[in-house]
Amino acid sequence: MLDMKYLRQNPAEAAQRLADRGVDAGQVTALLNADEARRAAIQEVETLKAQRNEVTDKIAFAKRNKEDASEAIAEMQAVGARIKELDAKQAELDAQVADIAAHLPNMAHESVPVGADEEANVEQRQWEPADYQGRPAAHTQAPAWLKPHFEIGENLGILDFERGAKVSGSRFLYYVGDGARLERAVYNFMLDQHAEEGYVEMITPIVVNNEAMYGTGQYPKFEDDAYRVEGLDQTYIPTAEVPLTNYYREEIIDADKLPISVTAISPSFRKEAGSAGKDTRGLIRLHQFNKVEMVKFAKPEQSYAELEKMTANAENILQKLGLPYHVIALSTGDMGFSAAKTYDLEVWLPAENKYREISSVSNTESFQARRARIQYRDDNGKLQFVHTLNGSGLAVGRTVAAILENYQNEDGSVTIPEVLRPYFGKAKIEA
RNA sequence: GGAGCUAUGGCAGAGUGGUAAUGCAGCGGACUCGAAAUCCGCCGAGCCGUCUUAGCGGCGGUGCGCGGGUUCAAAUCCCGCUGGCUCCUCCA
Repeated sequence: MLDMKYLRQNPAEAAQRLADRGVDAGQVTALLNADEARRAAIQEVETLKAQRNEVTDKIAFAKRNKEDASEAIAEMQAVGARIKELDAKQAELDAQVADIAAHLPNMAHESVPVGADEEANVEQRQWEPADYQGRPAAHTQAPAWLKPHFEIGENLGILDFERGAKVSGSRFLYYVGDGARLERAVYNFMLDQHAEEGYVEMITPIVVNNEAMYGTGQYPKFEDDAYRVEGLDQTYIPTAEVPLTNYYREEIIDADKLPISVTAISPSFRKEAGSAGKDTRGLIRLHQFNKVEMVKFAKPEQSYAELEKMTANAENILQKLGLPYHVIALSTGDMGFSAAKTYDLEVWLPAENKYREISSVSNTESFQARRARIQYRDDNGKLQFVHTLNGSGLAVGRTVAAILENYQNEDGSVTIPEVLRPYFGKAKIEA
């Protein structure tokens, strides 16, 4: 949710900043017009209400003195009826303003590259492990024996997509044996890392109510991609960002506790509406996948430093796993709905010979906090909206895919990265 | 699934139709070497609108879990819903 006062006072600037996010200027005009009509209606009805309050006081006074007040009462009956009409009209205008506003995305931070799509994204840095441990190096011509992760997984009997499709549908799978163990090793490693970095681990509900989905910005605009529970005011989460961020919904957080960092592993459910035909094989695009999520609540003056820290926390996982990656700053046109600034981490998948997104780290500033009403008291005791941040740390399935591809050997076996061995129990997966 | 109770500020808590008490906490002061205790004072309700501003503030509206209704007037009466607690039933 954007700050209505800012929009009113800086309509041209706001329209430009939203145009950078792909919003048609007509929407801003429509919002401001609706807002003006709403305020006019408020003034009209409030004048009448003030009059009613005044007369009502007189009636109360007259009754106490046993005087006759029937004339004033009759007059107020008519005023009351008129107030009821105007209240209804105002409620309609309120809903109109709220509806338009709820569909407007956040505005980008000034440091975000302006552009229409991913072409305008800007690479920040690349990282590769110094020691390849005999693995195929990133950016080099892949040897002929190199296989995509889903073939490796099927050959080793650790990923079963066919039975996933049989039992659930396309884009579902079973992890079997060492595959299941590897998935579990990866997210346990991630959670332990984040715990060391000061994140408080949580196990959250994975079904949330619609108010929560609205709070983080998934609703009302992106309902089509969500798994709703039939007949109930509930949805299977598309990311643990939703329950983690909504933890403090409608609360005032003690300022001394900020910044607060939390993390959780959870399954994430996405219908992937509009992705038909894309990434149909493997672990890249599923209807259900595990993800370790990081969320922070910060004061406005802290939030961009925390964004850099959170990005470093996600990078740390990839570095410890020895997976090549790069960091890109998303352009205004490529960022998600709620974000003011986003860094994507993309991991190197040698079989595809390209980088694929494995983490997205965003500062939403006060956009989500305004929707979810998460506040703190500043030094003057005034209520302020916190800034909320979220980032994957990391998508677990995609990490498993990256490990299988980057650590595969010519004989079809896969070496387990050193840091995972305490969790996995052995050094290699073999047929 | 059934029954009863319940929801008021950061917290506790009064208020059964006519201006939402009070206490704790918080802030300032006195006392003290300092602190605690005590005493005095202040502040303390979110949201919307508007004026003045640009440090604040004034005025109006609304606001007592949420949504409706009755009434000149609702925290208070009526209806519906949600959350919490207790009991019954069931259950990993």
